[in-house]
Amino acid sequence: MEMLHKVALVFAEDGYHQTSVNSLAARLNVSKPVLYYYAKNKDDLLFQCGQVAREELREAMEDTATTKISGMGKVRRFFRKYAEIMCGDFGRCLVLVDRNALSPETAEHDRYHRRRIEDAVRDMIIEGQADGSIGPCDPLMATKALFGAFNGIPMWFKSGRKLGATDVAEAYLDIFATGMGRG
Amino acid sequence: MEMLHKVALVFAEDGYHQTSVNSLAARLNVSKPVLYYYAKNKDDLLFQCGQVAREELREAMEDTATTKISGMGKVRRFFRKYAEIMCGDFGRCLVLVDRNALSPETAEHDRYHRRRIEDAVRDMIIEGQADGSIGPCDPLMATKALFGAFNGIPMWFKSGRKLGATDVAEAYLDIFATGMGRG
DNA sequence: GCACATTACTACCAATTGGTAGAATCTTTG
DNA sequence: CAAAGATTCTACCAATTGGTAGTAATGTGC
Repeated sequence: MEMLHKVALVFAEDGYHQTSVNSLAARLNVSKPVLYYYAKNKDDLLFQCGQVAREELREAMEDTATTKISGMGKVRRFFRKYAEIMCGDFGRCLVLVDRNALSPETAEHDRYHRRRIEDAVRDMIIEGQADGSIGPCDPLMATKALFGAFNGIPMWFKSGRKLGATDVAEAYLDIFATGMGRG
Repeated sequence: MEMLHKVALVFAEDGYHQTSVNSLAARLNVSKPVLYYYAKNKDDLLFQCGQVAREELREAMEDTATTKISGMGKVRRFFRKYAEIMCGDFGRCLVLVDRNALSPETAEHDRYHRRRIEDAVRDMIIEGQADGSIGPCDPLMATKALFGAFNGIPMWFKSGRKLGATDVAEAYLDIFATGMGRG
């Protein structure tokens, strides 16, 4: 396992603030300056972990956008991947880690990508309403609700159980698609 | 505004870790030992803020449980209150603040109450399935999805806009109730 | 006005934190 | 092999952190 992956694992497990650079170095069996050789500061370490996840997300987003399926199909396809990514070590860094922990610049970068991906999903919903696969609902609210629900998964989900991240995603999507009202 | 309320405000705004006891005292215009007069340590300060929110939640839960309405009605009623509480200063401390920040004992206390309230909601859903107000769906998954979505609200919601917390809750609940699939 | 508890302050501390200087390796390339 | 770059080490530091000792002010009941 590469170093950054281990870093992500520790951050996701113990939390960014609970992990001192000293203890982090110790758990990776390297000395502290090694970390500062690859990252300019502690912030940057977290940022780089997030960056991997952001890249994965961008890929999932583009893959979804270029697939010729209904709006609803896109939403389903995207969030299935989203759940998998966010339950990974790098993805967890993006969710579980305190958002005000970032420096102003990296926080801006973070907001930008979050915005971009949220907009993409909102567009999928609007597209779905146009092609008839999605009924009338506020696209913004639906987007926020979806991300909220899916971002919550890493909080309780532990991999290695009978239920995989994809199973959870599927269950969530069924609820979002057909609702839980009397069917 | 009482002191604890101000503490909650600062924690919710800046984050627990970003707020040093020094700066906290400064923002409240008191000296540091004053804080340690009312709380045994920094942890306890956060815990007390959360405790206020937990009390509000308990109240909302009991009010909902004793009201004679359908299971779906209970879910709606509860989460409307939930959104309001979680968007308040004390509620934000419960959501926005890093969960691994707590000491082992307080973390246990936190988990216990979270569990209790989640179980209550799951029971509401099961009740709804029995009385016909809720259709077939995995009650656990529905519960997790609901809490995830609603816990996400304080992340982006800022009070004082045209949209109130209750409006958001209503929009979310509509989506959860009837789904966003082609209607 | 006096005893008493409550509430608040100034001044200080030990420990940890993120971060660095500078030397030592190990790897690659001529 | 020798020079150069990449990689890692030991040892150290300034600053901040959470937390405390001891004391002064403030209110309250008699």
